[in-house]
Amino acid sequence: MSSPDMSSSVTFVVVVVEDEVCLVVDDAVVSSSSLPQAASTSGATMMAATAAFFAEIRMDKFFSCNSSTRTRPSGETRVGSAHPIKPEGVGAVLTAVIMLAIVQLNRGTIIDAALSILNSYGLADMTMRRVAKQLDVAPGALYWHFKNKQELIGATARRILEPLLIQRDEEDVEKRDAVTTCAQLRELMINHRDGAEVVSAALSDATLHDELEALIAVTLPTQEGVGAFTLLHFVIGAVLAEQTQRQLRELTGDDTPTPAGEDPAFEERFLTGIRIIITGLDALGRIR
Amino acid sequence: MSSPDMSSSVTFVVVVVEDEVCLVVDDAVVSSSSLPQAASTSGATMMAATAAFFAEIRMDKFFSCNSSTRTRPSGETRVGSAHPIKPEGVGAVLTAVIMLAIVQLNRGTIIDAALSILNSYGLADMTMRRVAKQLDVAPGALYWHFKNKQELIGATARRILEPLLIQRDEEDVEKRDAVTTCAQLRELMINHRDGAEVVSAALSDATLHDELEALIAVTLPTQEGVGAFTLLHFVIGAVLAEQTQRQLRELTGDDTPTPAGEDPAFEERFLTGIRIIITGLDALGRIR
DNA sequence: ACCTGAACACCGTTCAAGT
DNA sequence: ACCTGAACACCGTTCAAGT
Repeated sequence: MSSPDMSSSVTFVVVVVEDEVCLVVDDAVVSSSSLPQAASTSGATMMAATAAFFAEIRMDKFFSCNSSTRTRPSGETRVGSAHPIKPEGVGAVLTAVIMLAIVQLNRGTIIDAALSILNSYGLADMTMRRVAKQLDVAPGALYWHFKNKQELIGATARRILEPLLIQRDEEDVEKRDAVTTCAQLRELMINHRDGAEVVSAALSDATLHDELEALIAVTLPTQEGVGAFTLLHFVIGAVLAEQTQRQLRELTGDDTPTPAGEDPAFEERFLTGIRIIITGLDALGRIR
Repeated sequence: MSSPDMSSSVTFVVVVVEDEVCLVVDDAVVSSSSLPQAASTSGATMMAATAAFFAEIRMDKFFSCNSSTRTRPSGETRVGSAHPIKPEGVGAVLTAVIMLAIVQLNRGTIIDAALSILNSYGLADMTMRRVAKQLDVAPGALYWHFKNKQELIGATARRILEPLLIQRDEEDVEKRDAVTTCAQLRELMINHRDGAEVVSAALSDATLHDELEALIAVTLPTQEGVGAFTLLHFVIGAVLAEQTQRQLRELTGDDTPTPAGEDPAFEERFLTGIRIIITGLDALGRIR
């Protein structure tokens, strides 16, 4: 996979500075500093696109250069003292080029970006404009892939809950119990900053709501929906409260006796609540 | 209460056009079309202010005029063919003047305005700027009375839940039960558009959260907090779901068999959930 | 088909300056 | 003490125009 012989077509220069990579086409910077985003794209689509792309690359157009040619905010990025890529660097450069030039915007990458902003800055900062900026595209570009922000939030919630949602198609129904399902639901939301808020906001999508309810319903002895409904809304409400309270503590710099973050009181309260509901469900089920 | 004899000081013209009232001072329109808002101010403070105000009014400066002098968007409101107020109109005009000139901005009137926008247009439209506009003040004025929007939302939630919250200071503790308390909590939120969303957003205020939890806790046999926590978060989650689903139905113009709005399925599901939790709480309480 | 540029109609918040 | 005017740094969404 080193320096293939190909026909001309695309001509560009790759600027490699420290761990940052820019692609320059016709003297215009196409993309920069969005590497972490592009890197999280699914490998399957990337491999498919790679083949088609390689047919058009002219390797002798690649140059690396020193940090004096780093892109300036002003915009005039010119490659100064560029020199040909050393043979051992070709692999890395090709990877970078593929990431920058091939991976076009799609729902997956947008959700990736949204999720990374969510975890770094919270839901309030998960705006369409900031997601677009992270992907180095115009805000309007997102609206080709998502009808509106609500739809992006919904997709983000699905991504967060994915490990749980795919269980719908798995075999081992019947041997799942409500406590672990609810605990997993909590775990998935807690994994992300403002996770419960995102899921709560996405719950206006009746499909997601019913999917989650059904997932809980199969764990209950009687398939009645009210039990699942009760559990679901307690879980989300409880985690919502847990996360806002945790954030408040961090903000006020509360030096509680348990500064290690994983205050077990929340989990215990949560599990007790779940058990209360299941016990009640059980008791009422026997009466009828 | 007709044409009192007073010393000069304030000079203005009241323009009465149909059911709209404007107050003109030094040829500048002070206020218009914000009457419904001012009208909802508490009568007590208004009466107190009235006495002080009347000492400064010169009745012979009041004029009414026809619709040709209605305020234009352009701004140049001049009183054209004005004629003195007829004796039988003095009462109404005085009331209008008091409403427009006396009642200065305060937390109560701001909450009134916020609540009226909430019910008419929903939480998304309950912006600081729109609340200010409804009160005919600059957006910045609100920040004298509230630290930020979050605080206004909190105050609005308290107003919504007021009938429940004041029960804290009442005698008949012990003879309240959890079901009616939770049912009342639901009722209060349902009374307002997006009521549950407002309360949910305000719940990050730990004081309100604990107040509500305590209110439910006293209705439970064992004063354990987990039961109240479980009930509280189920109630809010359930009503949240109920209201978003109701709004979705209205939006899609769903011609369900029960178009009269009061679909009893929601209430029943809600009550069943409450009973499940209480039963479970009861069963677990006995074991220990 | 997919994206940019630029606009539209908004936001929450701050703060000097007025009264 | 209480409010205005005007600014600041943003929003979500749309849409002609480009490729």
